[in-house]
Amino acid sequence: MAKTSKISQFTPYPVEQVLVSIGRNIKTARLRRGLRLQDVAERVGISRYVMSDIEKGKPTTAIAAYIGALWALRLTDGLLSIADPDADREGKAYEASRAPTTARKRKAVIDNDF
Amino acid sequence: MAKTSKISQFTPYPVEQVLVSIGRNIKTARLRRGLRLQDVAERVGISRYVMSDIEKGKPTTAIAAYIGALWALRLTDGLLSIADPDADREGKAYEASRAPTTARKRKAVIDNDF
DNA sequence: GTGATATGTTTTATTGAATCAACATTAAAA
DNA sequence: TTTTAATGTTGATTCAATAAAACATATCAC
Repeated sequence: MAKTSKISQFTPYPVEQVLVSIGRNIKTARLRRGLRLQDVAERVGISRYVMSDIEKGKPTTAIAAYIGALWALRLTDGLLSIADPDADREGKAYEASRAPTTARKRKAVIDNDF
Repeated sequence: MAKTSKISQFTPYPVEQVLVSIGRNIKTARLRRGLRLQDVAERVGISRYVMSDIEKGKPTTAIAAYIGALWALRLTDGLLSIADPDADREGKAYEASRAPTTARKRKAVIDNDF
């Protein structure tokens, strides 16, 4: 990154939890398959150091490295359902009849518990 | 990032697909909630530009920004089950009786369709 | 226990990711 | 249609993420 985004300095705890969980699971999957850090790293197109960062849940690592690691281990099932609009009950509740492509004004209408 | 990792230049198509899907879903969720890019960005601790990148599925953006966006929209359900070892049938199949913490040698035993 | 290999750590150099400002464009609201 | 706020775009700046080498440590295979 650079120009220091806040999130890289203070990762919210729930976010950190998710990252650590993903990293731990990736490591488990790698070891089960008897693969070295370098084996997976080469497949993904990153260095073994970044692969190690991923398994620790480093917040500032590029998302493509994470997804790539999951892809290399054939663990991408379920990724396409992340934030699936069909399953977003809260979002559906807010939704008006139309679906605007910009959020103008409606901000004032809905928001502010946020 | 920098020092140009391969994955940032040639994102495998399945990985790209996942990222675009996640980004699209995040945008849908944001608009449904009537929030501006800046509203979510502030909550996450990033700029509106990075938030826009996320909605486009930019591969090199920090994963914490993505997870943070999901968190800000209360869409983190299911994230903890990513790469869940209990659901990793392929991994279980490879698994020996013990669970080593390093991948020494076993590489030669298992691998090479990889 | 011994030897060999995987992984961790440190350091250095590099470059592109993130920010911000300013302006252009787009699209929703009235 | 008009207004005006949301989003897109561009360019400059900054500094952290990456790669790579070398060495230390951990841990598996035997």
